[in-house]
Amino acid sequence: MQEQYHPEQIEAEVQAYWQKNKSFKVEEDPDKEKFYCLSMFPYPSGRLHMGHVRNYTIGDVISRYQRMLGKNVLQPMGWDAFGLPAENAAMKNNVPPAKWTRENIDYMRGQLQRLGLGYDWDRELATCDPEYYRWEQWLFTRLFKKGLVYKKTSPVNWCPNDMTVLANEQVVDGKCWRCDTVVERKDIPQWFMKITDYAGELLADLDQLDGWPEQVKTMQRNWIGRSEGVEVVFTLVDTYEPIKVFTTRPDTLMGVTYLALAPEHPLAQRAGEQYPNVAAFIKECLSMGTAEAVVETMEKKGMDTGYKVVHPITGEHVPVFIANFVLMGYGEGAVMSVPAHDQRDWEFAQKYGLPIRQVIAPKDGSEVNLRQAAFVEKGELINSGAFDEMSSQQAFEAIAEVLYNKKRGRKRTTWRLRDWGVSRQRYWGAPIPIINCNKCGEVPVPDHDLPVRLPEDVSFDGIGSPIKKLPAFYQTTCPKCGGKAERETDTFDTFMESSWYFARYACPDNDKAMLDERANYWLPVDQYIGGIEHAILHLLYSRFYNKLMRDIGLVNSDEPFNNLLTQGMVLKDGAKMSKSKGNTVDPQALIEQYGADTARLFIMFAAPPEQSLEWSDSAVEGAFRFLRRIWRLVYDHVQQGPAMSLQVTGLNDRQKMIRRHTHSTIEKFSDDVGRRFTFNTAIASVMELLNVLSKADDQSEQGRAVMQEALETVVLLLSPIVPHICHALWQQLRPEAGPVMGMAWPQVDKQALVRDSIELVVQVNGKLRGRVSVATDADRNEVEAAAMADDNVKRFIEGLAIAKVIVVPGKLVNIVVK
RNA sequence: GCGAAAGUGGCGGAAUUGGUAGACGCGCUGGAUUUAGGUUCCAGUGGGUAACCCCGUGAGAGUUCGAGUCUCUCCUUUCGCACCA
Repeated sequence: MQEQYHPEQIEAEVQAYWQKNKSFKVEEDPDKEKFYCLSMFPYPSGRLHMGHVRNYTIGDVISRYQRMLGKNVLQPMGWDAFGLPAENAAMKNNVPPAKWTRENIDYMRGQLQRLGLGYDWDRELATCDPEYYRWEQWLFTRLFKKGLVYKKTSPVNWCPNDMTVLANEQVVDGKCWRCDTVVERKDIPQWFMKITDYAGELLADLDQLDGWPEQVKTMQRNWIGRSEGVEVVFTLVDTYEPIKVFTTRPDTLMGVTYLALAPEHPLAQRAGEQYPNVAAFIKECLSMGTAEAVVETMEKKGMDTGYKVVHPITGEHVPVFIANFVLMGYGEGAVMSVPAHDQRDWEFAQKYGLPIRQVIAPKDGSEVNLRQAAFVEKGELINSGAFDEMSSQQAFEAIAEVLYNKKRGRKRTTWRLRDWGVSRQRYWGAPIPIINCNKCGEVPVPDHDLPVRLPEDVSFDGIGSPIKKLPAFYQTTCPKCGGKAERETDTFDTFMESSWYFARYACPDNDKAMLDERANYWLPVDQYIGGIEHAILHLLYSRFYNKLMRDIGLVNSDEPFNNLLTQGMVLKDGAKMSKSKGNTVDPQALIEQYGADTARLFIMFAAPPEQSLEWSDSAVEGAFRFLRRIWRLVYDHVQQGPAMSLQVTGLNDRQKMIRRHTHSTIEKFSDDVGRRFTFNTAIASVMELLNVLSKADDQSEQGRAVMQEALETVVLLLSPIVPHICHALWQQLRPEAGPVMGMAWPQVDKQALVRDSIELVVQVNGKLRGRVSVATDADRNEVEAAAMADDNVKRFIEGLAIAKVIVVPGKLVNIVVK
């Protein structure tokens, strides 16, 4: 054994060993309990960043731990390979997106291997491979036939100068990121998936996801946003044309003083045709991106259309405004406004001098000051004619009933969730497998013509998608009538690929079907790990896709991910590491300097996985120092020759103490890694054990046997986290036993944990005043007596009446005095 | 704007079920070894105080024998908001 720890040498040898033996290749084995551990696959941006290192180390630690528990562990890896950055890189470097992407994949694969991550590389997939995306095209044509996809117009960010569609990311302060032109909202026809058909199930099934963080489930619930309300029909004065609105507060209907329309609403458009100032206002409203965060934070503006509508109950005429914050995609694109009881309506009314009419009063009879703010809580109705004195709840029902009887409304459940727009006007994505025929309309590409391959050898000038200018791609014949027809040239949203990759890993080699029986062996994923930023979109779309695949008979499970671990960001100087901020730390440099084990250890020790992690160069140094200490301790031990076998009955107190530490560390470490995922505290417990072992200095036969057991334990426990050094150390400690990754997880010897006495804390009135040692089996009276007998405690209770004594077994005694 | 979280020494963090605040690591201080520097080892390290003790978990209130942990109000920061992935 070498005296010094040389990570670069050890890591190269161990990784070569894993590769040669295909140590992480797995197959279905019905006799073994399976464990599918999945980390979110990366976008191949060029190089790994620290967020990847963190994500994949967590996944690898869990996988290796589960393998040592005897499970049949699948841990795959692949590439989320379509997306916008490849197009940007193509323009910048004049290289086709396909070439750029594949070169990145090759480089990053090497980086992952250098980190010692135990993937079954035989299952690797890249979403830009036609053999992958053909199945998503296939599924789309099935859903087309089932009526779960449809086309409608929907707004995009449009740069009128570049004549191109922009992603939200490419809109900066309402302007195009390249040419600074003010961005417009423009309606174009796009494909949608009917995720709203599954809204109810997506909501209800969250309740069965016990292994998901509560916070993520809450965010999804709010995103889906089921709400019970009433659809109310107002009618235009004179023409009686219906204008529908949806409200969750029908109890405030009698307080409506105006209606607000989205700028795209047909009635708004009509007003625009009549009045130039309205037209100008609509144009102003549309000079803005589509991002909701922008729409909701900008200054609220409105414009009177001149139209009036009839209130469905009072018959009163109320004005109709256009408002820049009302979204056409929501509900009916029109809302009824009750300034007295909705804060946004209140502010709008203040600004435009609209009446504020109170119709709800607090139940406790207190006064409401509507000059300061709206009263938004529920209460009791006033100024509401026949509904006066009803509670908000009673009025909800009563008003809904009156509206229903007058055919002016009905109760309705609405969802905040909108259908999923999957069309992108971009090149680097999976082609949408639809053919447009003048005679037959939209025709799905037949199975035998799949995949619709994306031409990869294209020149990319950045002005629109190359395939939109490539007749060889879009000119085709109609599968139905055989006449001339054109292919859809839009591509899929990249969320389409990332919504089912977890299933394809089970059978990536199947060229006859999307999935096969192997998917049902491995699914659902037992542990999914990825960034918290994916808490809503990616995870919701994947849940949706799983249900689509289930309903088409491809998988059995209702949900794709049984347990979810959402990992926090990696920060430096308090900010997210990013190129634009210039605060990145390159994992490659870290690995080259200290080795993969140090990188892994640091990142697992620095913070619990769900929290954000602050980068620290000196803490990396500390992690490296710790590994060197272990190496040194094992070296010193091994140099003395083989240890004798352990005789647990004849140990002295000091040897017993060390064994107790060893086994309590096994207990804590297993719980921290297996249940809590607090790898930082698990590592800390081994550091504590190592501190004890460093001071041991017992060269007796049994002393060395106790040390042998302790060092074996340290190596076994740490092996999922720092697998290379542990592989090497295990060879030294137990040369005959075979590689450490094949060992069983260490077991706690409960006998080793037993102790004769324990220390209790004594408080007087909740303040720490002393510590006493009592027998482990001491009863309450003995504990109380020992506490009272403590000298310092006596000082604080002397001459005072003891009101009561609280004894928390094994922990503390609190003496309450007056 | 809406939704979800987080706030503890000089720093990263620990305290798992309401029960010893600061485990473990970094940094710092002193010492030993070696010495060119580093490495390694030992001791100390929340603030105040000579000590006994007192104070202390973003701010303020509350519940409790006991609150970092529970409740309320407020402040700050982070994530998401449907075309970044």
